[in-house]
Amino acid sequence: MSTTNDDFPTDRPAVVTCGLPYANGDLHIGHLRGYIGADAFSRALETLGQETAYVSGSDMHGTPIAVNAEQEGVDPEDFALEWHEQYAETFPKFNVEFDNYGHTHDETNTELTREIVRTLDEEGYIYEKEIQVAYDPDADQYLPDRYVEGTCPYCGAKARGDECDEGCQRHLEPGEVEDPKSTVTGNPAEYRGRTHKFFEVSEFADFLTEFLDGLEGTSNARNQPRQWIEEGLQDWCLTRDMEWGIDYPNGDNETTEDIVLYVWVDAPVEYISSTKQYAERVGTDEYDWRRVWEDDGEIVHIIGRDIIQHHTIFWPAMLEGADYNTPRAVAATGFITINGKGLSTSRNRAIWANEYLDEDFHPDLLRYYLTTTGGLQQDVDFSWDAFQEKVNGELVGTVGNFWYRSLLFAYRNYEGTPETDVSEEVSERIEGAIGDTREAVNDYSLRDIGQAATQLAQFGNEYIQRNEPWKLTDDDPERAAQVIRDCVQIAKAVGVLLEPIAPEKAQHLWEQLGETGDVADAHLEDALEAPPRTFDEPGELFAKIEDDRVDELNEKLAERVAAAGGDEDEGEGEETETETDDTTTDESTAMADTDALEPLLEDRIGFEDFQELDIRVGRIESAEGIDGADDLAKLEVDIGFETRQIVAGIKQLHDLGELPGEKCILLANMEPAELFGVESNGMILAAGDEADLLTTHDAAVIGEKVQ
RNA sequence: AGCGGGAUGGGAUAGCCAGGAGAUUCCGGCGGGCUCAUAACCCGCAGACCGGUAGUUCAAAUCUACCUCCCGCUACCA
Repeated sequence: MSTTNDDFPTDRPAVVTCGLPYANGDLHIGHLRGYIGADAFSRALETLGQETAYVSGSDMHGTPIAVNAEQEGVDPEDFALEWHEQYAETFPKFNVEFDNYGHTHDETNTELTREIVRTLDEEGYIYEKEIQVAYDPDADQYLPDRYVEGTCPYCGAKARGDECDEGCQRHLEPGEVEDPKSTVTGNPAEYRGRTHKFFEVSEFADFLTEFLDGLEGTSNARNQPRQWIEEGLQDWCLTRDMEWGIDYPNGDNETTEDIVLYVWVDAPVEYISSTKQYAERVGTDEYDWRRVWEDDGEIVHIIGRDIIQHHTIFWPAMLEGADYNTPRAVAATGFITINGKGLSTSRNRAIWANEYLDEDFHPDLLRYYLTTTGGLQQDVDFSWDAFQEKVNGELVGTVGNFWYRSLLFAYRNYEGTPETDVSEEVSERIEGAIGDTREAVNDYSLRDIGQAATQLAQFGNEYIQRNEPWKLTDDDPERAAQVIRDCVQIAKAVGVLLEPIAPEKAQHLWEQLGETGDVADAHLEDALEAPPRTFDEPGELFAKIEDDRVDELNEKLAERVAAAGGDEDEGEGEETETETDDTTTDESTAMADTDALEPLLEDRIGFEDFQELDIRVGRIESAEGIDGADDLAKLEVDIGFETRQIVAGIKQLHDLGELPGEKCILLANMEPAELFGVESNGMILAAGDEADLLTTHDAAVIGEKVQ
């Protein structure tokens, strides 16, 4: 370990994986970024001449699937399989071609997972411990992971049973979450003692530190786990009280019936299982999966940044403990935003995989966009406008145009590739691009892989323009042939170099050049090999995206988000800055010492600004506390036109039973918000920390405007 | 308030890990050229004291410390 790795290509077999798709819902552009990225990277490795397998599989276990299946009243296996099949059908449509795509519930993975756990057990890395497990007395069942919600013991945020997903992002061990509540019945859960299996991750701290020192990929995948190690590693509970999953192996062939392995135990093992399935299909002479996983192969994981911990702590520790090879690289991608805002499936602010396909855009366009916009670990914004700009500018204008003009010129004047050698200037330039590509792969930079190709095409445009062969065909036919010969070579080179990113388009070019076979099988050197002497009339490979098309797409998206109750207003929220200048004070009624009061704002607002506030008189119809919140109460408030549900932070400050019937003053055009899962549609006005409710003293009518 | 990511010409981005030439590329603006090509392509011009302050150094966009601001997820909503 920790010695410097040889550059790709090496003489060892490599495996590239993407994070396992969780068989629980539709795929969107955020998922696609990972699968396409890993696909492109594995293709690029092959172009370098590296022997590579690209494998993955659906992640079938875990509580979310169990919970969702239960809600739909179907078997978890059927539920997950249905998604699994849908995924398997979707990937090829994006030219994501796995050498093997399995799933975690299949025989191979079940066996291999048990075997690895058995080994860890034999090696003494697993021990038993009784822990407190949340239990729902009403439903008479234990509540692993997401069957339970509560409070994070570290940061106090609301957390799921397995992870502080909204707060500090920490992985939570069973029994850690405080104030547990059952997600099955909503009732408070109680903790009961149960015996579970633990993996001694803490024993691997030194190993992991060294492992991280030698780990390639993105920096976030190295730095984040270092902090966790410094803070002290906790042992990892491997088992759960539930039925859906892989039974814990006991002894030789026995399994323990009432506990299963935690989903994150068997999920990464699928990387190995899937590789194994691939090797068994093509023959282990063809691809030596044991060498990869048990000896010295190159393992590259491309994942989302939300699962760094699993891939840089638990997984390498498992591999090391069971005497397997550990990853060479973990590359963690950033997230995708849509029009500058966070992708949100619940708000339907997302570009869905099927939606993209229904719009009939070529998959390679999206591949190009997702891999070359921003660095791998950067968050990348998607908008149809940017998509159009990128496609029209770079793919149509630069690459497509160069391909077409070169081949067309060559076809018309020479019926193919002119018979002469490539000039030195051009072959050197192509070699430069080859070098850039090699470097980009070794930097795990997909963007640079794409850029090497695009920039070569740009050079091609420049070259043909500078030499003006259309002027030379009559005056200096030899020179003209030379220039076109060069251009055809550049075109071919661009195809070879762009194949990882845009495989299908590159293949079309390949065929236009009269090449046989697949461009996917071409290696870097082939960029310098002459294309066939003759080829047919070429066609345009990329089409422009028109403006009205983009308008249409933007509208569709906006409508959809609005329909899902989104917030496309935001307008001009003129946040008045709370100047802490002590603009002196108030002469108000009460006895408060002014130091304790919030200073008056200096900025004045106009009457128009005030008019934007729709303040109304309302009457509280009902009030009840919100479970789990100290202060929040859910109110139903009659405002004349309608009754609004409003969340207010007054639970402890008022006797909720006395509120119904009370008049109150509220801001009616407050942007809706969600608190503790409860929608709040307006804001009750109250004074100070004691939430002294504002009201009217005379006969104001419900719904009347305050001005 | 917590966690994460940022701040580079009008917009978007690279360079930062391994400090040193005129700070990259794309879009947009302005001017010119070409006509083989999808009103494409090529050339030129304008435009950035690389968020701020202090430090390390012969040398800082790049390293260190502090600060400010932005974005995402989250948010006990007055």
